[in-house]
Amino acid sequence: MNRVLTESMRPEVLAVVRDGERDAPAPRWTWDDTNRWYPRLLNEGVRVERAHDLRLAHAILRRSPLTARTPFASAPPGPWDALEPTPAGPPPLVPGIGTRPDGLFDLGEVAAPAPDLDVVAEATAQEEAVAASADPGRLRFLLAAESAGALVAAELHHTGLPWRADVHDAILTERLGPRPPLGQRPARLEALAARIRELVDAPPTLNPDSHPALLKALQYAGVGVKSLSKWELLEVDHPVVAPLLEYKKLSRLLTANGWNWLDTWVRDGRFRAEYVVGGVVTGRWSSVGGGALQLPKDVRRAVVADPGWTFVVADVAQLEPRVLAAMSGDEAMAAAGRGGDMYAGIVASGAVATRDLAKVGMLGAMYGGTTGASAQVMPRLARTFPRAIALVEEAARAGERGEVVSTWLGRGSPLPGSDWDRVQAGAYDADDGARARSYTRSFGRFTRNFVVQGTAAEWALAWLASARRRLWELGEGPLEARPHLAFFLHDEVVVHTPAALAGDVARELRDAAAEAGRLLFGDIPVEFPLTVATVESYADAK
DNA sequence: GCTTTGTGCCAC
DNA sequence: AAACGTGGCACAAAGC
Repeated sequence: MNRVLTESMRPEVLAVVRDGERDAPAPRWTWDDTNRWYPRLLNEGVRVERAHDLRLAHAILRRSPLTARTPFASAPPGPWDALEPTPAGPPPLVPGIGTRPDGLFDLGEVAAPAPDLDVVAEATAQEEAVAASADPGRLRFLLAAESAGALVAAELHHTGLPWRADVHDAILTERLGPRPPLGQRPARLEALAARIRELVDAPPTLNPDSHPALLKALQYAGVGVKSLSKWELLEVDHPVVAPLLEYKKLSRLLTANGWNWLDTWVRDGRFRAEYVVGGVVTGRWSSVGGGALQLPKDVRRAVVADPGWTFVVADVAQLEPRVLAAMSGDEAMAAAGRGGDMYAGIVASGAVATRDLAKVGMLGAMYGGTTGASAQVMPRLARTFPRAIALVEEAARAGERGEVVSTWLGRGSPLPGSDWDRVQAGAYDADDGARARSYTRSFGRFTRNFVVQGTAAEWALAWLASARRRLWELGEGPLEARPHLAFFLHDEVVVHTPAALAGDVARELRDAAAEAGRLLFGDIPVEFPLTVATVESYADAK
């Protein structure tokens, strides 16, 4: 059922895969890196059902506690450990120049071959490592989910997120003024800069983007702040605060998602994000270029469905606490989650008085909060939800001992950095001792969060994989003609679909969420309810 | 001159 | 002036 694609098969890969996908069940294509094969297949209209990404699987198997006692894990580093992720597409065109930074993609190929990789041997070694592991079932599931994620990421890049450049430009013009010539501030920003200088009695040469200069000017004017951060400015009463905060807000919009961003990242009505599957240590995705995972709420108005199409936007309500309830088998917390709003359920359980307290308390439990309201309600949460709180506390203690922790499916946390031993060993005097303790606690907060964030990422992979399969079945023809995933954000998806199918899409996304919960945790009473909205623009989803 | 670091803010 | 986890990105300043 596994079919390995080697470099020598590259010339006929289109025909091979197209043909193989007619089998039932379809083969699981095993390749060195999804992005070295799949983008080209997608461009030719070939979609694959299943894959095994050797690079991603290798990274997991090398570090999983489940494989710790296998030769695979103890082998010295080899070429598979040195692999970098391959981008799904070419780098963006440089605006105004129209050429690419280098010639890597000139031949229409996806990436240069990596000749020293023996994919057949690696596939065999990985299968042996899984078979010899402490829990082959979990690892097989994790590797399949990770690889399905790689397929989704390549497809997301292929289809792209619908993006109306004209709407985006209108947003920018409305808030900043018309697009200025290169090197000039937009009118609205320039006016705010002048107003700021006036209010702090600064010369026209003061650049509000220069932190030291601006901070000094503020201090001369008697604005007692030690930094320029928003939270601190909000605490002082001075006429310059309002225009300064407005300047910062608009400046952020201009530099992060202004006309330059639009020129660089939007082509032919689509924003094509470059996702990095497993790019975060916890297993979350990261992205590179375009800030795909930080699209500000106020530019989402430019994300508009094609004519006759619509978006179905779905996100999981309180994913991480639900995952914690499931993995710890905490019945009381599971009960608090029934009915849709887990934080309301926590209030109903009597543990805390308000929804806000429930929220900051749970976030503090998962992040390691030690101050304020979140720390105050911890004892009550621990009494009401003993198993859930015990799980994160144990993960924190393990981290403080410098140990590895694991997600539900077996993704291992990294060991502390090389400075761990140095810091611990150097703890001679009081200062060094305090530094060592601070470092230790910090690593405990990391492992505490790792188990929850990482397992939530596994749930999300399972959800994506199921949704991908279900959406495909809803339509006909090539991927972009069917309902398809258009955007993914940790616990949220945007599906682009013919409007008539929106109801079917919503149902399938809910069913996929239930399926993900069952596949990960079995028949336990933890629900994963979705908030679903059918909208013409992404901005209207929430 | 180029690269690295610090700051601050966006997302979850 | 951070607290309390994971990231990316842009700009200015500092470092080489």
